[in-house]
Amino acid sequence: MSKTSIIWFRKGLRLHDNPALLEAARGADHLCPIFILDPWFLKPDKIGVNRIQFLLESLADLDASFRARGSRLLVLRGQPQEVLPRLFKDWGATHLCFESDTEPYAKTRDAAVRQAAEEAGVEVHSPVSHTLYDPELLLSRSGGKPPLTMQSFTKLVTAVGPPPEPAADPPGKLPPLAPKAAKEAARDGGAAVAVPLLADLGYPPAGTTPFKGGETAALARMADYLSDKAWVCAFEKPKGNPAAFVRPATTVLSPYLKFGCLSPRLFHAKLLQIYAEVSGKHTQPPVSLRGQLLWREFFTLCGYAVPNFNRMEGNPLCKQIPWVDDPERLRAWEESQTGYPWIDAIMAQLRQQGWMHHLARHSVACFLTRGDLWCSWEAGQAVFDKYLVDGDWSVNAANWQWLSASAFFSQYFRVYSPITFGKQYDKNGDYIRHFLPVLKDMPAKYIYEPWTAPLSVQQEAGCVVGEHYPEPIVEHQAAMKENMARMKAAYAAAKEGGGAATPAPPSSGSAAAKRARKK
DNA sequence: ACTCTTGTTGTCTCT
DNA sequence: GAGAGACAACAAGAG
Repeated sequence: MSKTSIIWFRKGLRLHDNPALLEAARGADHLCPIFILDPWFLKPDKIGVNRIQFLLESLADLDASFRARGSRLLVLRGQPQEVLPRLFKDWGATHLCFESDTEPYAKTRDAAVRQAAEEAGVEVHSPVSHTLYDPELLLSRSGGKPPLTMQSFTKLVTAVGPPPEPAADPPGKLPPLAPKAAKEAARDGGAAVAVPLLADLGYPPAGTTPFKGGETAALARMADYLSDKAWVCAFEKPKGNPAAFVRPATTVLSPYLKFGCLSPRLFHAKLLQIYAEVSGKHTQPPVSLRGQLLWREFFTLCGYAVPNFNRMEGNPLCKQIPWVDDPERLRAWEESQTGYPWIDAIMAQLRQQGWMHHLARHSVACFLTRGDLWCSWEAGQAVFDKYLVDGDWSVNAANWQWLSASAFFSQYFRVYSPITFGKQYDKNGDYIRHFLPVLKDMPAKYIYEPWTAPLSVQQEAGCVVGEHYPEPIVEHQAAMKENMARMKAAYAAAKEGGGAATPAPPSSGSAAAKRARKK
């Protein structure tokens, strides 16, 4: 009996540590590597050009790797639930392999695809390789409820034991496409299944991020950062400099992990190797480099186990807080028009590069929500999701809840100052000068608070507040004080109500969701 | 049931 | 310039 496999890429855009690919290729006569451009993910108003560019670069790199092995990647369009059943039939597929994905949209999509495969007599394999651990395993080992602190999460993974070793590399030669697939690929000179251009998808011709997508870039970047073993062992996330932009203070491997250009298990194994090699001490989770992988793991587990994790309502973990919908404030924040240079520079870096340091994200997230503007964290989450090249559904939702003191973190009286926080790291304001050129000639003394500069100084710097750059959108001290009182009231109301949240509507029927809902 | 400790990453003032 | 305490005071998890 002949075996014709489809290896369906979604995340996991790599050849290394790819158990789904290995399973698809094993003993196969034909192997059809595909990626389906799902209109769900291609909305220019919701998902920015930088992340799509990163995706297309990753697909091009993947295609090149397949071509080097006598195959190629076919990029198709449409809803996977509709495209795949056609392929089962047209290509005579016997096997479908794809990496497991625990996000809600993916779960629904994959369940439908799985059912269609079953009806078509196609065997499905869906191994875990996006995370170190299988979230379902972690959840069952923690009694059906996810841990709510990093400490208890770390304890959990320690008890579970080391994650699986990375899978073997694929063979240097892979099975050819199924004949019908090859024929489809050759049609119109191959244009129909080639990696498209941004413009083909309704995007501008090019993005502005300096980060290049793909497995090749991912492995090179990892090698670069891991080559400094002393740096790896001394890594302490909270001590990083959020204003560093020539060489960021962290690895910027997050976009590669998001798309699966880099295997977390490979990265993890390399870290353990370095820790073992280097005599002497190395930092520990949560602050260590390994700890950063565990954060991702922790938040992915929460996203898997907690219903409505990306929303306030119906999210049993999330404190219910009466945020005010204020489109003007939100727009000012998104477009670097708050009048606070530190905040506006960070948001400019976000729009330009699709990445900023973790602490910079803290600053702007706190500012938008409980710190200054009192806008909903969900609105901030959507803006981050639009611009970040590393935008990850679970991690984004978790961090916004953290920073808005809606879940995980509750010391709402600790508020980041939009003036002094950045100053600690960058007294001269080089970061602001770089990302907000309008302020490039403002003296260091005033660059974090340009409205305090004498008019003559503003004129000299070519930046008059109210003319070339906005007045502060709120007075920080007053806004903070008012918001703290609101937080106090919201917390008290939550206690009064006998819990942190309203009951969850039955939106998910999965066993995991049911378990998580149980109090 | 209860207390106590701790929590990746605050700010301001005073010494 | 580093360190300590005030600010006003949360909640999960350990014991």
